[in-house]
Amino acid sequence: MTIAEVSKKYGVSADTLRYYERIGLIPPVHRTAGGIRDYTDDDCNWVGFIKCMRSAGLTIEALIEYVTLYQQGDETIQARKDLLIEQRRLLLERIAEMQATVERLDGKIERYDQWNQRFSQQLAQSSSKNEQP
Amino acid sequence: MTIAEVSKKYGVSADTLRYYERIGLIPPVHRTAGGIRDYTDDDCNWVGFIKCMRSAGLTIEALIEYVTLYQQGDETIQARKDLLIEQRRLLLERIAEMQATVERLDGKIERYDQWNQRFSQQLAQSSSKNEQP
DNA sequence: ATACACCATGGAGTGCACTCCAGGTCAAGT
DNA sequence: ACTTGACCTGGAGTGCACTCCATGGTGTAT
Repeated sequence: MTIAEVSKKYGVSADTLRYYERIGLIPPVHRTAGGIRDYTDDDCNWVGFIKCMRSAGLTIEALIEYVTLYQQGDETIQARKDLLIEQRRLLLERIAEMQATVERLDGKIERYDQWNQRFSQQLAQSSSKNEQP
Repeated sequence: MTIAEVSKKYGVSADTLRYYERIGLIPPVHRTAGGIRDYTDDDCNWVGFIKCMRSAGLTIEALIEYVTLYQQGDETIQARKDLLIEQRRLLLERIAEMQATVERLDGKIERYDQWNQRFSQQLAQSSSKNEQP
């Protein structure tokens, strides 16, 4: 597959694909004799994997380390697994934090609801200032 | 409260607090006669709220709009509520995406486990290449 | 009253993660 | 062989979200 095809398939610009390869966020891509990138299925899977992990918020740093370990061969399998486990833990931590934020928003939204109720009851009577942040 | 105290309390640098105020991410903070910031409880609550929302990933853009609406008074209550509901929805969407990524990581980690099992069974026999991304 | 730590502002600087560009190479169609 | 469009590289440029800095004002303790 050409870089344009991979770009389209994964919704990642060709520039970004080259950039990812340059910084080691994906392993070197297979090339034609002329030096043009010719993504194999494995290369594509790396792109998909990295895209998924990046959009979930894994740091570039951690992913580069994973790729680096991968390229060092079978001796690093335990290290790679440990890395993934740690990143999974961080991800769950962030999910929990975001869940807490959802609940905070729920509380705020509910207070707006209550205000609306009071407002419709008091329509055309006195007006009370709404002071919630 | 002085800016230094607020900075310490919320773990946000004084520069960032001033920056947030400047771009309208928090409403203007109360000042002393001499022009020095003197955060009220309300000002502090804004800082806490914005910090929480930012670290959950809400965009600065959306939060500025929320603050802008807030400053326009009671007429914007419905709009503010709608904004929060929409942001809540986006947050849940991202949580779901991250949850899917956790599951993808689980699958990968499990495959590393299986490889380790095979490896310890085959110890000192043949070596098989590990090809998972 | 003066020293000195803290605070103010406007503007410049930083690091990240791309994104764009110039100048040149490659390859598919005619 | 030639045109044309996609691709190559190295390097410069961009936008965001801060972060730092120079210069000058504030306010409290001695």
